[in-house]
Amino acid sequence: MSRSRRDQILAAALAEFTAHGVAGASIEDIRRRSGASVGSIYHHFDGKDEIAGALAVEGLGSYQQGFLARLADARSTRAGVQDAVRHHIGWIAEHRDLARFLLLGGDARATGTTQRRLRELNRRFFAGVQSWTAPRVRAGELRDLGPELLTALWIGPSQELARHWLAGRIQMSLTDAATELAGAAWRSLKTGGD
Amino acid sequence: MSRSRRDQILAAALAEFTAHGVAGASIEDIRRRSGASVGSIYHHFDGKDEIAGALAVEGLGSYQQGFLARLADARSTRAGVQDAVRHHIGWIAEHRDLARFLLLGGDARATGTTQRRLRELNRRFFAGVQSWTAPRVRAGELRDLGPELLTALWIGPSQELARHWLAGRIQMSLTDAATELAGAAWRSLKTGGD
Amino acid sequence: MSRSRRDQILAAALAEFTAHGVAGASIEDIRRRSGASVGSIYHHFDGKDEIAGALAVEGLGSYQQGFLARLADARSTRAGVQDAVRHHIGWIAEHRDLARFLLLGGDARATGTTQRRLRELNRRFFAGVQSWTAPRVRAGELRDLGPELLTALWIGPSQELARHWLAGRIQMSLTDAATELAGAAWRSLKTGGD
Amino acid sequence: MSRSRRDQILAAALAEFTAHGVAGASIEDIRRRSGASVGSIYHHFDGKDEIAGALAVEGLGSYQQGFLARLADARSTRAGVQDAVRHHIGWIAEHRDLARFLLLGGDARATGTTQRRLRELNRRFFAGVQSWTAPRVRAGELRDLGPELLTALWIGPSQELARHWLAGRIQMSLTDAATELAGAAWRSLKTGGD
DNA sequence: GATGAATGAGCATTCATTCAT
DNA sequence: CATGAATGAATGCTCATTCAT
Repeated sequence: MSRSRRDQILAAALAEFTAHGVAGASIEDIRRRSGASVGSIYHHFDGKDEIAGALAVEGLGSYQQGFLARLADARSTRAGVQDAVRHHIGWIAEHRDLARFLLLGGDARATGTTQRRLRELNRRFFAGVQSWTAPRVRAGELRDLGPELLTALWIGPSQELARHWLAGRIQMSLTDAATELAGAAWRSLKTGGD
Repeated sequence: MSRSRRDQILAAALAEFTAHGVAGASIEDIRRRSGASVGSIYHHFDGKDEIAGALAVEGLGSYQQGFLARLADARSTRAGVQDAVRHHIGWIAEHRDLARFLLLGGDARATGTTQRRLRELNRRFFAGVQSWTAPRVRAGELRDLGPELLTALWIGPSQELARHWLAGRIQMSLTDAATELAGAAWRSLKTGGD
Repeated sequence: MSRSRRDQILAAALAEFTAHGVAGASIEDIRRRSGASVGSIYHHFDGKDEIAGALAVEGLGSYQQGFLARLADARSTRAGVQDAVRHHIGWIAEHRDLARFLLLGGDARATGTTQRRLRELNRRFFAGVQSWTAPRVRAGELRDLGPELLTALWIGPSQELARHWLAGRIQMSLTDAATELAGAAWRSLKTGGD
Repeated sequence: MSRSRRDQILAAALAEFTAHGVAGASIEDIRRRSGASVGSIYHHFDGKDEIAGALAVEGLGSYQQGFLARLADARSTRAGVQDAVRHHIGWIAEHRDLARFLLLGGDARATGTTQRRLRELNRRFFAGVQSWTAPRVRAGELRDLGPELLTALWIGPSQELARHWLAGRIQMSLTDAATELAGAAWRSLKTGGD
């Protein structure tokens, strides 16, 4: 089945951004890989930054949606914390190029509309996370760390490992590490311990 | 005291890379800020990528040297783990621009000689870390996680927090978080717990 | 009638190459003379060398085609040898700039695709010449010299004279010399004599 | 024995000019190959064109001197014509790089002092040749062709063959062809025949 | 929706040349 | 005589973007 021109362009752009970075990829590269004409690309998108923006928004949204879904479905606080970690790892393993694009600086230089949309996505996401963690902090199940530290301890190790993995510096299977990372996250966030 | 032309160029390049990214900074920008001529820049470096490479090698070396020094000076395993985290946070807070350059994609696209030199630095660094952790793993003080997971749990949360901080998405003081991050790192790496 | 952009660029390039040599002519010169934009030049050609290559291929092809046509039309061996010389002189006098470009080092530094195309042209040309001379050598009309010496004796004097003429070192009319050169060629190639 | 700096520079320049053409060779290339410093090169020569000029003058002088010497030593008109051809071929085979430099466009773009010196060399050379041929034309030994045609017939075939040989387009030994070329030259220049 | 020729500002890089040491 | 850091104009080339068809 032939995808729409728009999707062909997005796929080609993702591949080029992955290979050479957003700044290093030219419209000409995307044109060649997608099979579309220059004019057609500009018909569908306002320019290179808009393409990068569309990929970032789409990717981030997909990731965050899954993250919140895991929290909503979790039977316990512990399960929520651990399932979110497993989602993080799983999503990255499943969307390698998109993850590489997002994690390795793809969204860093967003501007204009894209930046606004990313901010809005993040705002809602953190609000959603907060509304799940806050009552559990009050209930004494999770440590009272503030949102920044909490997410750093929760996701930081997975993020760090994934970054090395995406950069090709690690041979081990990401999913093999998921259990350990999930366990560590719970140990860092739960109350008690020393 | 007037630094050497070479250092003036490096300093100017770092500032420009920080402000616009490596790809977004032009030689003309570096020339203007450094006060050197185009020809002089090319006399000292083979091109923009080489300048970026010199900064990456120099920065990474400085960071790693401090990290290993903290381990060497530590009176106990716990102190070593926690001091290393404090070094991580401290180095980033002290070398904001260099850290931003390194953490936000500066070294991701290294090629050729630069890549080789970075790999060599990393090889030696991880060997140094291993020679400190391995006996402590055997002594039952540190969990047996393998080098990748170990560093991810050790440094991941600090790295994640620092990244947000460097990107300006966090208001809190990094150093305020250091104690908490150091404690969390110890809790993740030490044996025992549930 | 307005020629195509491509032809305008080729004509301008030939004029500039003639005046300053390929290395001495800048794209800016070609741009100014052709009326095209830099981008347009690079849209039609891969670079300055490709333009030079296109001129060389086109020029050489035109020359060789005429040469072979004279041989094909010749009523006798003698007429063929002499008409070919007259074509040589005539073509150079008629396409001064193109001849200057080809004879004074234009094709010497061809690379890549251009070189391949020139080689192919030469291969076919010499095959064509051979298929005309070989039977006449066997019939005892032409001396048995081998292809290299044969063409050197046939065309060498005309080529040498033309080179001086194109370089402006000779005042005499080229065409006035044609009869003498044609006669000399026949005397050098025919069998008999001492 | 270590040659003088000046000679080292000339030798390096000739090699670079041969490989990349005068325009394509940079002072930096010559510096690297010669082992001299930029400053030293400019101490000995006024610039790249002066180096090329020195090579051209030196090479042309050497060639012409030998040519005239052969004429002076010749026992007969026939021997003079043929020995000159043998000298032409021999000199080229012996000074490949210098010949390549001179024949393949090296002297074409000479300017200023160099051009004046080359003109002077050529003036004296042609006067010398004339003073040898003129009486022999008057004596009815050589055809009355005028100086341009005479040299074209005399040297043209050798020049043409040499050019192909220097460009690597011919496998045969140049010196093997010398006898045939010498014979052909005599047949073209001598009186009599049809 | 699609095409590709055309545009021209902008950029990295080269290079001959100078000059203080 | 030799050195090599410094200069800056010149150049080839890229690239995002427009627009007529």
